[in-house]
Amino acid sequence: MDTTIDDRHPPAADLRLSTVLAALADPARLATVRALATVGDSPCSELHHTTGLRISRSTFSHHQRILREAGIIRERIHGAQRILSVRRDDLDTCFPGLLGAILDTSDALLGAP
Amino acid sequence: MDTTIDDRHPPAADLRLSTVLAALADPARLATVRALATVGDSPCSELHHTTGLRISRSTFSHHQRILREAGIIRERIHGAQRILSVRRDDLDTCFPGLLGAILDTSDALLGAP
DNA sequence: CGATGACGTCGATATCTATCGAACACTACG
DNA sequence: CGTAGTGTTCGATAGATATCGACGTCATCG
Repeated sequence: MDTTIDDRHPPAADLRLSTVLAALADPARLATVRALATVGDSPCSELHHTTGLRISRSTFSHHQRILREAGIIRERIHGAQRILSVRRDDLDTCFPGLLGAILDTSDALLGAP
Repeated sequence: MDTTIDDRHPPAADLRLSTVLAALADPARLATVRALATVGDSPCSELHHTTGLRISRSTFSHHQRILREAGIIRERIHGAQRILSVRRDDLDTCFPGLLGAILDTSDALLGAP
């Protein structure tokens, strides 16, 4: 019963490096993507908790939108909740090695917590 | 007779991923770094011309500062001018594969011109 | 149906950032 | 010494962005 809303997800061909980097530049979003990448799939609220970020739900939703519009994460509707995942394949196709380099970086070198 | 001003350059140990990504997220700075990487070394004014960016010298100087403070470029004083170069070694040490992924991306996928 | 839980959107706000021109500092050269 | 070239810094400004709480929407569960 899962649904994907493609309207809100840019096709792989439309991904732009500047946009992706801008999305990943924010510490909260960087932490979110890294957490999501290690977990695999996760509903919003669970991910919000996993990251341990002390930001409101609306702010988290805002970051989530930035990441989605940049083409970094995908949203899948499952009942009342949305399952998030990293668009590894598309990212690796457009920017080979980029995601890997970002995920391989040690926590100590991330930035402001 | 070249001089390096270390005060203004963060040591490799202080580089942070968020900061580096934020610095590279701006299309003008991204183009600057890519141009500099292909050229090797270049004085400011020459690089400013190479990139073809239609921004003022003061704005270019601003971007240059952001890149330097992020640890991405190095400045070396040579007479009246400053020679810029990419800190490949330090970047590769801290964030293996990151710079390569960014330089390997095709021009069409960069972002706003 | 009514309540609850999960999210998104809106409007407001405070901060950051990109941009510019003018003014300044320094080197080189005559 | 004066002029030209190179680059930075300052002050101002317009636009972006991160943040929040309140409200609306949709699904689920009783």
